[in-house]
Amino acid sequence: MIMKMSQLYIPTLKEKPVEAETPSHELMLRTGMIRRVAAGIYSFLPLGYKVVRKVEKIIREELEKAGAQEVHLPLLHPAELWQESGRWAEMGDMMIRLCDRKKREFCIGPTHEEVMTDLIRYELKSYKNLPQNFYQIQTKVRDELRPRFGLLRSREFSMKDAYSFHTTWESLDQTYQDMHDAYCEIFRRCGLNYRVVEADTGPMGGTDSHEFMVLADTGEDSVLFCNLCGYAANIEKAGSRVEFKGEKIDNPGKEEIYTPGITTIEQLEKALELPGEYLYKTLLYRGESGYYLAIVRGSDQLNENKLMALLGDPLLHLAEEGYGNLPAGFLGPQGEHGLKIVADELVMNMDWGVAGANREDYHVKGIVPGTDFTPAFTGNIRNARPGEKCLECDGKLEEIRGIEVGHIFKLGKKYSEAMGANYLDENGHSHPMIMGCYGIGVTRTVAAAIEQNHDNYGVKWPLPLAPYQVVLLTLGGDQALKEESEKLYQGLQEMGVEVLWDDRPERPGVKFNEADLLGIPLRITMGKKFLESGKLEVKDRFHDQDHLLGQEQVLDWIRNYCIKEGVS
RNA sequence: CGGAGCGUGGCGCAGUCUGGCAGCGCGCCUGCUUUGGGAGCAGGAGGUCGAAGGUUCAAAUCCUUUCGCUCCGACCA
Repeated sequence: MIMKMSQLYIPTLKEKPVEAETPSHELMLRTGMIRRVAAGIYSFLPLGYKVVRKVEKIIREELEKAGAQEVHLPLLHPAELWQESGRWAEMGDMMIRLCDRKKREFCIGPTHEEVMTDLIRYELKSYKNLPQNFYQIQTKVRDELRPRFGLLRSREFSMKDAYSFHTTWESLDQTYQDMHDAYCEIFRRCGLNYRVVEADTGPMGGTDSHEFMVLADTGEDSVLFCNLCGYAANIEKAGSRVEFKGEKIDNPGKEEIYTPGITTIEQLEKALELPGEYLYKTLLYRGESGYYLAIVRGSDQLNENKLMALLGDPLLHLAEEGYGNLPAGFLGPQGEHGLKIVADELVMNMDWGVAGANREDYHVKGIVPGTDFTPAFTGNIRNARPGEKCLECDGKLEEIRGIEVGHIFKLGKKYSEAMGANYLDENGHSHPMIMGCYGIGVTRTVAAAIEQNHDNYGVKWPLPLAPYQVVLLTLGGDQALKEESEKLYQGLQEMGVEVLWDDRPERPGVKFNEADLLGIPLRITMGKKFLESGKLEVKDRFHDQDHLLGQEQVLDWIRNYCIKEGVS
């Protein structure tokens, strides 16, 4: 294998590309790992692809250990499969659709539940063949609303997805736990600082779900975790206990107030000098099952995922078109509007509050929950916030940022029922299979690793993911140096170490800076000082430590280092 | 989808208001010098100025259309 820099194509950039917003995006472009082809679509160059393969290798090893079998499903899916599961409509614009020459409709797979379920429903018919767990590493295409941050949110990306099929919930629980453990081992072996959190199942459907978050300040996800008991959940899912701390305000009685042009909670708080806890935030939603008025306290944020889960309606969205004569910006739960009301549980604890009067430019004071309106549904439909109390213990919730690199779900029978994936039990009776699904964003993991491990000079690869373990810098054109470098280069290769030899006739400054930028964990320098002293400088870029070693020690030292860092 | 902005050599940008030889820095090629933290000098290659149409003696620049890209928002009514 070529590992001489003079022959490799590693086009580094001195300047920061304008498009780069986050460290991983900037550094992947600058180190010549990736290049942008279109919005949210990237090519991998040799250096970048080496890292991708490292992640894939770790994933394959751990999943095979956990008993999963590798398959490869198609990129292009016929529309019928998605119509069968109902997701042809649910997916909306997220899915890229196209027609073949016969005008038959297809989509490019954003995920593979349908195709996987389709595959096994014809093949797996007996309880004797279950459970089974299949995985693949595949390119997914999702037409993101706004691709950004390079590989952290791209439209085309590599994902490992796995699907398991069971006869019992206990069997699913077992595989779910095995996958959970395999994921922990995968991210540990990648050298990443991660956390497992409870998660919302979102549009995938199902019951239990956990996300694997790589911790990084630039992460797009917020995690709430308890400082006492270790409870951790995505903010989309997290529950909390809330104690009312504000001043009690007496109910002023029912009274209409003139509030011209005041359509936001923020404006209303100012105009009335009332805290958000005394305001009703009333939102009009439309879904498959009709229109709803969703109510949360003015101080809270509605969580659409929780709302959809509560109503069992996955297609809910804000009804911007309005409803009847109800004036947007002045909605309230009270009165005869004929809409079903969904109230957050904290709303029901309010003594009274101000709501829109359901007529332009007016609000009403003194609206009492349970008296002036009766919700058809109540539940937790608000976002929990840091500082609130843990549901499990007396601890307080704190917020950290994370990047979602893995997600596991207990799907249940959603797809098997919709698509008729049934098996026959001991008595010859037919039942839908119980399913689980398990994803890891491969390319996102690469980006997340950089997001978590970098400094002002460049990337700092954890050894297991590093494209090369060692970079050897030969400074100057001295013949003896070249020969010694060649010997060391050969020696390292024979030992199985991936060594990048910077044998280019570049100036030392260029080599040092590029070595720092590329972030290879160990840097060996062979220059003037070596000729004078016979000692080699080994810099540990990851831990930022320098070592001066005798020529004969180097190979052993590196072997031990690799073992210590989990690479053999 | 709403708002804002940007498309000029591989990358970063100036030039556009006020029409008149297409420029600068980095990178790239050649030569000489230099060689322990992104070198110096000299010479050179590389552009249908996003695309189409129009105005004009003359368009990167003005007008029209269109495509692409980036940022903010798109659930707090």
